[in-house]
Amino acid sequence: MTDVNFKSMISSAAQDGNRLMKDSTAQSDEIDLPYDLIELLFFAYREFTGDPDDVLAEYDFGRAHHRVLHFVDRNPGIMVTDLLGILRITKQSLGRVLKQLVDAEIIEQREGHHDRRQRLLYTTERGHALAVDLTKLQQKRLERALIELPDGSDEIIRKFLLQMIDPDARADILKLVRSAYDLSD
Amino acid sequence: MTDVNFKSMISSAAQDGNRLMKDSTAQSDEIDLPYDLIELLFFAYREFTGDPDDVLAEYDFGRAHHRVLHFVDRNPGIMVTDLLGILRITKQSLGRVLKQLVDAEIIEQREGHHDRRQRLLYTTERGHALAVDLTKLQQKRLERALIELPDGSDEIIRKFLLQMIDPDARADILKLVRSAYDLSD
DNA sequence: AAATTTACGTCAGTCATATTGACTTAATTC
DNA sequence: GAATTAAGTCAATATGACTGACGTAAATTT
Repeated sequence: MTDVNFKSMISSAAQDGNRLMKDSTAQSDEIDLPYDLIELLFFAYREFTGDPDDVLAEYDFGRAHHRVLHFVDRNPGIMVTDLLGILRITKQSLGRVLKQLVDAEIIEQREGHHDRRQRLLYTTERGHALAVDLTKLQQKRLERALIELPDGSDEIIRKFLLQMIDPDARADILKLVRSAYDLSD
Repeated sequence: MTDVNFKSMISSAAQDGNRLMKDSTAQSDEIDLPYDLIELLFFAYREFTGDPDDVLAEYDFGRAHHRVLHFVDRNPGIMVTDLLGILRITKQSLGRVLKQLVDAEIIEQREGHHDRRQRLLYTTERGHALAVDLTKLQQKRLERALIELPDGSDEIIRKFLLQMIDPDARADILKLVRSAYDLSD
């Protein structure tokens, strides 16, 4: 399952660095780059999204379906336009994925009460159950990662993640996430 | 640049939740799900990878090119096989991207000293400069996120990310990341 | 020395997810 | 009544991934 397979990693990677250097100071500005954090983020995020992928494959769904399912389940009655804004994809990209989810009776479309142009999106009972299942998988991984850390670490991580987001997007994302925790500085 | 555009988010998302509930306890198991962390991870990671994407677009490169460039730059002399293992993609997927990077004189292939079957990978001077540029973009975002947090937060985040990775993959990834910090528990 | 394995590349075909730009329909708002 | 908005659709395209098979050269094993 966790096919790591770095094999001859160490032996192969000649750590001497054969790269040509024009002057001897060329290295000075790279010494403090946060390579470890960058790479850990890459690997951690890949594992994090990998759990749901295995379940989704049984439905012939991919990551795109997960994202749509997640945000519809979390925002019942969301407009197509707003979903596009959150996911930052085009109508066409969403269209195909959404159609498959509707066909599979995972997501349901209802006409807007006040505005009949709208097709408000809801998860069906099945869809909600699937969304919860996938979230629980991610919960397990998060809890396993947090359990070893000192108290309050989850707060630090929330603030870190929030501050990784561009300041002008934070307010919107906070509204969306509507955390039960205090993220205000 | 940061085209957020959640617009009528709140007004559209009727927070009442019209989903049908068979029994009144159906909600009880979902109450503690870490939706906030899950969504913050999604948005933070998207912003994190978004910075380099803008620069790479000027070269007609995508995220796949970035990943290859990054790990080659960090592991000069790496074998194709090992790179495949890290990225978890197929030879064919790597092939196209790698060819473009070699054609653009970003990456260089050299025959192995001891094993002439190998095509060891190195960044060129240009390639290394690009890799450093992209890393500095990510550094800026990371520093901006960390600066507001209490001392030692970076340690917590490193441990968190490491523990998000499956236990049996951690050793290999640690070797690869070869952090200057103490991640051992 | 011969057989096997490994490293790498390539061919052909496919799939998933995304893009752009134009256009239509229906409904709402100005 | 005109303009705008919400949603869907058409056609064409791009990127990044896949499978499975095959070939070649070099190294290793027997």
